Amino acid sequence: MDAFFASVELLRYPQLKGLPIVIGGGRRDVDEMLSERFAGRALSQIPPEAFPLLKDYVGRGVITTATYPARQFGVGSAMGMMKAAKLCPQAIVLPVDFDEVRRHSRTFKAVIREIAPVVEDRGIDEVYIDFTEVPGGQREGGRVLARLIQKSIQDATGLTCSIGVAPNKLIAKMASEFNKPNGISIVYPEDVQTKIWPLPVRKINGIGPKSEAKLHRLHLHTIGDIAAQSQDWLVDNFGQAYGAWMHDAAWGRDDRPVVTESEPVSMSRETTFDRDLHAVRDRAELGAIFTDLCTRVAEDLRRKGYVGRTIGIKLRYDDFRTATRDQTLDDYTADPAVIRRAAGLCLKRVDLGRRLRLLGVRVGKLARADAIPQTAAPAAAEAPRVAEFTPDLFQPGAQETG
DNA sequence: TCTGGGGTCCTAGGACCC
DNA sequence: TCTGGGGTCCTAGGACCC
Repeated sequence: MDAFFASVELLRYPQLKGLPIVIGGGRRDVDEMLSERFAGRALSQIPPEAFPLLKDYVGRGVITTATYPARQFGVGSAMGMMKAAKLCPQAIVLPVDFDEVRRHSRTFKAVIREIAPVVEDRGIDEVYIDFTEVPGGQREGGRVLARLIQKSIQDATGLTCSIGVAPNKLIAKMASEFNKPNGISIVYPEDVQTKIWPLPVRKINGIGPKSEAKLHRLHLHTIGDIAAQSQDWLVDNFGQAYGAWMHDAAWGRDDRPVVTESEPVSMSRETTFDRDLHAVRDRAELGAIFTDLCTRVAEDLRRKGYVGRTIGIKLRYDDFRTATRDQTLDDYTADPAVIRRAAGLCLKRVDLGRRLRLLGVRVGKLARADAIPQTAAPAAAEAPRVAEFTPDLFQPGAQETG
């Protein structure tokens, strides 16, 4: 989907079309603020000047999505808001409306599945589609089917998407970016040398900032540069698995199937604080946040029907270093009190002397709740008893080691 | 005024077992 | 002057993706 989160906002505020907008960070309710100020007026009638601007933003958020006009200023996904504000102070900032985004996500995926049932979920705004068995899926190299999908999504949601059609997922993903927004691009196997090799290495899905930097140190800048190396040389420099994969990727080889079903591996909740907190000085505040994270991850598990056996914590220090600790229990659980207790023990194994900027709680080794025989069956209707938790951690001595 | 939140997968060492 | 060879599970960290 093209600039998905921002495009969803433009459905509600069409008067902002063509303006630089960034989505992210926000904690305040813009709709509420605006409808108070403009009581009785439709949201689409509120003048653009009334919207909050990036230059007035305060906080630690990053940009989730920027509209194409905002991208002209060098603003993009994952950039800190404060940095973006320097590049484009006049951009409008809107918080993410997750409910609305999820609703449109479900809609566009359902539209696709009606047309081509073999679909792999790749997050909220992206899918892989297998055209192989779809009647007419090969016409004009897939362009006819791609156009049908595009139009059907547009009719159902008012949103545009970009589609890449290729012999495999790796190339299709790259192709999908050739004609953004609202584009279709077909890449045939014989196009790899002309269309793929000139691209920077970072365009390969699986080569991130670290590998890019290492490739640059080795004087490799384009995908063609990688393809020109022997597999042995790549294995020597990047390891057996990654080096061999990189060689295949550079030659456009990828035999991964489109996977239509998958089970979650873990569920987690984490939060970055408005200001860095200290385990001792801010212990009550941290304790409350910690309990809340445990409660929310437990709610997520129950709502989705899962239990887990590995309980873990994550924290990020003021210097941005990250530490994780986890512990595997004998029994599966989705009980907030059990999670809180195990996570509390994990917390005692980590250095709490430094200021923290983030705290997270994770439950892994998941299984479907209905597939696990419940030994000490907790009543199905039992509500999380939050009151029973005491913020007993984050106190002096909690950071003892050894 | 740096740098979100939710995930997956991989690696590597140690424990433990046969 | 020797000290196996696999396999699985657990844990911590890191790369990467949307």
